[in-house]
Amino acid sequence: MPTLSQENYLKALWHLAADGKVTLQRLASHLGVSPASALAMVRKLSANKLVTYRRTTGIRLTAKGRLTALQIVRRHRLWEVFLHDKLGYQWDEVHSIAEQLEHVAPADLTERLDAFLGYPRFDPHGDPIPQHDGTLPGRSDLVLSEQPPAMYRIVGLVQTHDALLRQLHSLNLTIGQVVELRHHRSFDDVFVLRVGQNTEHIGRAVAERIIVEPA
Amino acid sequence: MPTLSQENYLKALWHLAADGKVTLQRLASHLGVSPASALAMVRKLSANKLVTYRRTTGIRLTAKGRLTALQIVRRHRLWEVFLHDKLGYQWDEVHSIAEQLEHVAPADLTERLDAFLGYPRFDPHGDPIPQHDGTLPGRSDLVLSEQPPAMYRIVGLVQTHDALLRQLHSLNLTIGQVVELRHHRSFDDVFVLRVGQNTEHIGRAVAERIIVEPA
DNA sequence: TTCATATTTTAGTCACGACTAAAAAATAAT
DNA sequence: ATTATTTTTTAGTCGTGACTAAAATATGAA
Repeated sequence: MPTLSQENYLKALWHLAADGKVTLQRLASHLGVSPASALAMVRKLSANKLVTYRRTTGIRLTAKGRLTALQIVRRHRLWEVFLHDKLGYQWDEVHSIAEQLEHVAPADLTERLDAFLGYPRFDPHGDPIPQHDGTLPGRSDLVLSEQPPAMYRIVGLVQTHDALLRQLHSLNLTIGQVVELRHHRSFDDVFVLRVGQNTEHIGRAVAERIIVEPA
Repeated sequence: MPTLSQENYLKALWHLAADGKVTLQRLASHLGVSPASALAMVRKLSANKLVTYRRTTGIRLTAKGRLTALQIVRRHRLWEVFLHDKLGYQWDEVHSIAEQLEHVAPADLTERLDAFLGYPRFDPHGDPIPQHDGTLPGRSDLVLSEQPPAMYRIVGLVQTHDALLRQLHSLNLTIGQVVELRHHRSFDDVFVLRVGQNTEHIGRAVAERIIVEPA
């Protein structure tokens, strides 16, 4: 388990890796820290197999390091959603508070929070929330209500509130579930789903909140 | 602003003060720390005017220290309510997680959380949640549904969920509001309230969640 | 009171994560 | 190619909050 400081470094490294080689300088100035301090920490992270560092390649996250970083970003963005959606903060106020909360990480807290928030896929800034498995939702993901009849896997539930979430749960419409989509013969805002043995009918408002990929 | 460690000491001191003189030994063993470490920290707290320490009296919180400690306990217990009521943790699981969250304290986060949770007065263990002004709710507080007709001030809303909270808010039934209670002439689980110019009717289930004091 | 025990206090260390200043190495410019 | 500049690295410090071991002070029992 990385320390609090190590987590901040990993998160910074993940962000910086998006545009190019990560030098000590970049890392240090991003964190407002001296290059000497950055080097010391990079060595610790390296000893923990979270990063590799060679002068030529710069600092690179290992698979393990990237996974860890993604979980921190995930927690950060989920807390941002909480602060915005539940506590009514403005989108520009949530970042600094989430920065504190993101380091709280007992066992299943993140997953419970995710469920409580209705499996949001984007934070209040519109940035994608890394999923449990380390994948990032793309803006190109498919909304169930817009798909032709076929087999789909549910990969996300958007802006779901408690009541709807319970409803979906009772219909077995949960993340990971594979469903067969058909359209209703008469009503174009009723969607017919085969879920395992059962056939369920849901409305457009609900179908718009279910994100799928072809299965 | 006390450091994270200082906050833990203050909280421990507040808890320990409940039963008698607080010696270095008690403090140290409560925190799992050596007496020498405890002394060092007590000196820092003393320099910050948060505690006084004389061999004879033991360690005592100053008014400032007590206020600070109460705010930490407040945050702790509010987070416990969140974890229990919103994330579905069992009452015995919340303590250790809240221990992490209690140190996150930007400006109005605590107050927003309090409002979001419906101004709970007791945590999942049944312990009172210190109020913003540092007072502790007593178990002797009055439940509106059990009171005779008279004027009352609303001092708490118990175990309120979102929907109910919105309802109460729309009726102006918020903390601090003064209302005149009357009983319905025919139905004994309907309560009639004069709130300012308006007369409102609420059911027993709602009235049971409104805590009052005579006004 | 005097000795034994418990508590408090000092003194010196350690790990962590930061710092500065200067040395070493790599890169760029003339 | 040699110099100048930037980047990396070393070396030594500092503050925080912990530690141990031993000294000083209280407290309790005979």
